[in-house]
Amino acid sequence: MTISDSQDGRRLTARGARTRARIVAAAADLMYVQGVGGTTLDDVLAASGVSKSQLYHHFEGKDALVRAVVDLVGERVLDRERDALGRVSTLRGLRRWRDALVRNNALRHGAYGCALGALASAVADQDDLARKALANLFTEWQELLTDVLRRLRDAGELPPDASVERLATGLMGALQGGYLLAQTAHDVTPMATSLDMALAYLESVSAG
Amino acid sequence: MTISDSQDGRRLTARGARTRARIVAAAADLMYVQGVGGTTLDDVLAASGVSKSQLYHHFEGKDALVRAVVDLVGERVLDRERDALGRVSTLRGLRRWRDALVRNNALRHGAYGCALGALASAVADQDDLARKALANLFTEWQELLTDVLRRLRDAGELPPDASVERLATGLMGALQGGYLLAQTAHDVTPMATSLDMALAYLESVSAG
DNA sequence: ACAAGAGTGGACTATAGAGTCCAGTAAGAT
DNA sequence: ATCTTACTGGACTCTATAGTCCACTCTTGT
Repeated sequence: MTISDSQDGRRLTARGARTRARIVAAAADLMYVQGVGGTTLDDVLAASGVSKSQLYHHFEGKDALVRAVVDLVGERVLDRERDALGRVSTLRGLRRWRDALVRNNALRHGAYGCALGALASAVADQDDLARKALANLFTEWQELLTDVLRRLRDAGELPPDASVERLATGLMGALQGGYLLAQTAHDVTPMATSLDMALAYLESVSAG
Repeated sequence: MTISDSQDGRRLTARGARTRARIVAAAADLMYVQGVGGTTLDDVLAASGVSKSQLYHHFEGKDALVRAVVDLVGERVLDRERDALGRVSTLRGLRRWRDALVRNNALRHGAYGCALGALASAVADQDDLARKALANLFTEWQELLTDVLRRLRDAGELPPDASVERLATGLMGALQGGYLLAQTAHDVTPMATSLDMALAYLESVSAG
């Protein structure tokens, strides 16, 4: 049985797929800590224990690798968020979601920020393909929030005329802005405060 | 407190100061569009019409130049914001501030994001000195917002027990997150929506 | 006026890092 | 069984870019 490569028409063996995955995973981890520009291909090779020809066998160049990293990180984040948000249908559940994100970010004192947000800021204006992929990932993430808010609305925790899409955008904005401020301050507080204000607004809408 | 080398004991003639300023201004403009990593020293030399020895006469290296860029961009943004926020004392004034930022960002369809936020994301985890400078700049910016909110509170547009510092953090978070989402989507809408939600919260606090 | 040091020009070096090549091995198709 | 192609290893090239050097010219203080 052959696994077809999603990129081009080439075949992809199980071994090849494993190598490719190791490369992307190593690149993603390095780029989260060192940044995209601060991570060299040699860094990636050393971390993944793979040779140069293997990297160039699987990717056209650094840009293609970065795009694969965007895909992987997007998948990781969305998996995590689907898990965290998939069954949330109360304001209390949303507050627990906030707590988990804040607690997790506090482990690093805010450093490195949001895996997706950092990538977005690094590549948005340099690689249009990657930018579009990231825009889609943000949209998907936001839709998870929209779904939660819709459930809140259906349960009467939000008024029937609440614009769940706009509220989800506001929530995502507060989250991303909070990540950035925390990353700059090396202190998770502004992220917590920023999210709290967004959640407080939901409460005020719910009460009104 | 500045992180530039303008006060390292060496004298600085008027001519030298002009050259130095030209270098930093060119670097700031290039880095806003191409990113920090995507801008080479040769780019900066070409854009400023200056020779390599001049650059190295005024800066120890690229890191020092980036720190000077942080200072300059910070000054520009804070000057603009002092001007925009200095006399605002009503919610309506704050909404006009929002309109101006959104209108300005719409000119580029969100591209490049916030000059300060983009620098922060690029530099925060690579250069601790620059990170601290950026953290201070964000704090100053936020204080301008705190002052506005304090005036709103004094005028009765916010309740006496409103936590103006926390509200300012939320406002700044919404702004920065909005910038990032707009930059990724190449569409100013999420920035407008994000800010609108923060302002709507202020209104709800004011009404409550 | 003139010494000292700030400022300038641009050729030069060093090297990190992207990207190439080719010889060889594993693995799926028939 | 063997043919084809995916896959691997690592030495190699090439170039972009950071950083050096030195000879020269302004500016300023005394």
